[in-house]
Amino acid sequence: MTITIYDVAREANVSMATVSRVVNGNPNVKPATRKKVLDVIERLEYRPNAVARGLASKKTTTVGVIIPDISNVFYAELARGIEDIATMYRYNIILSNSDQREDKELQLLENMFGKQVDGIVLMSDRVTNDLLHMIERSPVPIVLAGTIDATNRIASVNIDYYQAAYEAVTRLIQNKHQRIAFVSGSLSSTINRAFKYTGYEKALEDAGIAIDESLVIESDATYDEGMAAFNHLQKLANPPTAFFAGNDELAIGLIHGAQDRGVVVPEDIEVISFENSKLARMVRPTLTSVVLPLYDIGAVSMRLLTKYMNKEHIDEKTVVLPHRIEERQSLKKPI
Amino acid sequence: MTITIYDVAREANVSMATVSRVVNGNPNVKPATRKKVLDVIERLEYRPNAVARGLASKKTTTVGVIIPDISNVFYAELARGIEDIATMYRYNIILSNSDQREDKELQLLENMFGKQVDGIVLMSDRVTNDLLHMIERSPVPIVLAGTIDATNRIASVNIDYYQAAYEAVTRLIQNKHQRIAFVSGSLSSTINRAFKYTGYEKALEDAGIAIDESLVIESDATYDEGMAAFNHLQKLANPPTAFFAGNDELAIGLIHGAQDRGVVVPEDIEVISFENSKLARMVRPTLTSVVLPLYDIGAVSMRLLTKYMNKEHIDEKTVVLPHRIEERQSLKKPI
DNA sequence: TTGAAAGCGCTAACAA
DNA sequence: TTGTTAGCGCTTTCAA
Repeated sequence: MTITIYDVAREANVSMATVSRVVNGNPNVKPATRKKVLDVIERLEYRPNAVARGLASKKTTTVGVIIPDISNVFYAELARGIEDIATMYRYNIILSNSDQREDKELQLLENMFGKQVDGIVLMSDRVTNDLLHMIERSPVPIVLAGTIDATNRIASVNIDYYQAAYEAVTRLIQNKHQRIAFVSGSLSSTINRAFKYTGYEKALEDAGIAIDESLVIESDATYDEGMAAFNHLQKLANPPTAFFAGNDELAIGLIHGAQDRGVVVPEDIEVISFENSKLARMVRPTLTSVVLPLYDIGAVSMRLLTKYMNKEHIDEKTVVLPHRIEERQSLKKPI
Repeated sequence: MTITIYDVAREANVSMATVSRVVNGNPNVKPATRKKVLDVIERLEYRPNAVARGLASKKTTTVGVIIPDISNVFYAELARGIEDIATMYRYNIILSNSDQREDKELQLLENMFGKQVDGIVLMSDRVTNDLLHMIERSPVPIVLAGTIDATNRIASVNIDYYQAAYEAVTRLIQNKHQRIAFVSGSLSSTINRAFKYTGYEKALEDAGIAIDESLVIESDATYDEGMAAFNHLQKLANPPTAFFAGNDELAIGLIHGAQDRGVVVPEDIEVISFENSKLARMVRPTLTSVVLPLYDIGAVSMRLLTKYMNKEHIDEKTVVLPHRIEERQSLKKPI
């Protein structure tokens, strides 16, 4: 039924080895022979079977991608970066959602090992010991994208979240704020807890501002929780005048929460976000935000993975991409 | 190096066939034997090689997903629906972006055939003849998700876009509007041209309102183009008082375009969208919108595909999901 | 430059 | 209930 390399060999009066050579671009084939084989391939509409090839060569030209949730713009942007570079290097991608659950991450890894992927890009809020252990025992290279491994043992691509948070909060302090809230996503996320929160604290400390734990809100990082956080903070005896939001949705929730109560941004309160998705321009006022280069993190992760898969020399297994702050309207110009 | 079914067989003193049986849950194995094998599998950390299995069984338990752009929330939501059901049926997904380019769609299909996927879910704005031809010659079942095949020959999952558009525009007419603009995405998209636009026209016609082509704007369906469309339409001698937007981004662009010019929604103009992504609630005013059940379209497509792959009986190869209008603030209550 | 042949790790008759 | 054996379609030595 299906055309195999044998059929082509027979029709072209050559051995299957020769057909294999022309299919794989091996130069050791006489041009005339090559042409003859190519003609038969076209006539028979022969299509190499990647599964058989994978079994024989032990390479599937497929990489696994484990992502918390592809329907989340944040990760979708990362995934696109990964996919583009994968395509460029002729890899296909097996994409699976983990929903941030460690048990699923573990099971997904196991599943991908079984599928004989050539490498894996993993995104996770928290690299647990079990996960770390499994990654270290992986039969194929694994790169962490936008994901922190506190032990620094696994290859990864990130920005300096700590420094970025520090700068964001400092920018708020520059505008003379003393009461600065941090409305964060889950603090069980390493990036949020160990970097953004720490950067926030350090910036306040360096400015001689006392930390007030009541100004730190942990949330699900959604729009609704942003609104709820604003309402909650507004009821404080001494409410904040500036907000450092963990992501764009939270920031927009904060702004709409304020607007619904007649509080004007940036006149009455100021907001800085941490993401800069395309949502940042789709609110009024537009969001000043730390620029998280998600696409690039994905792309660079995949590029790094190709180096591991090709056993190329790796300069740095932990790459830190640059970040910056995009000034828009939710923050007044520096005074 | 790697543990194979042979190693397990040897260690357990059984034949590889028996190991294969226990791995595949074949009931024809004596419990004692099964246990013995299972123990060895655990001790050796044996992991079945899916590639070898795929070659021998001609089933890879992976399905291909061709999507225009995973970083677009619209498609990401669809993809999530597909992935969830795929996981439920123990399939993995190979995800590729086509960027709506026919040449890439064709090439991606070819690539997936080569990878021996068991089935494919395809999303595309426009099913060209070449694409249709390739789908019909596919060695594996293909289901279209949120994608129209005008010939109705290919299995697909959609809503009734024509009817939905008709209802949306009728809703605008109900609020006494006579000058109704349609700000659409690309009209080379079958859904936009043959259904939404047609529904728009029919609604106007049924209400005795003359079609004014200057009120129909074709765009890239982005936020910026929504704003640009508003500005353009506002300059007309007789500008529209109501807008039917092709998607949420366009609707938000329209609203912000209006607000930037001091035009108030819904007092001065009214807007209805067609998507109802989570963005719909993240604007002020919130968007009244036709609800496009993207997740469900993805999920149902994948479910339908499993039926084809299992050669189950198919009731309807063309499924049409229900839709409705979610009333929010960008439209006044019916008069 | 080409061919022969031995796997790759597994499934699936078929036989026992 | 278990084992034997022939592939699945290809890559990759090794020889010629």
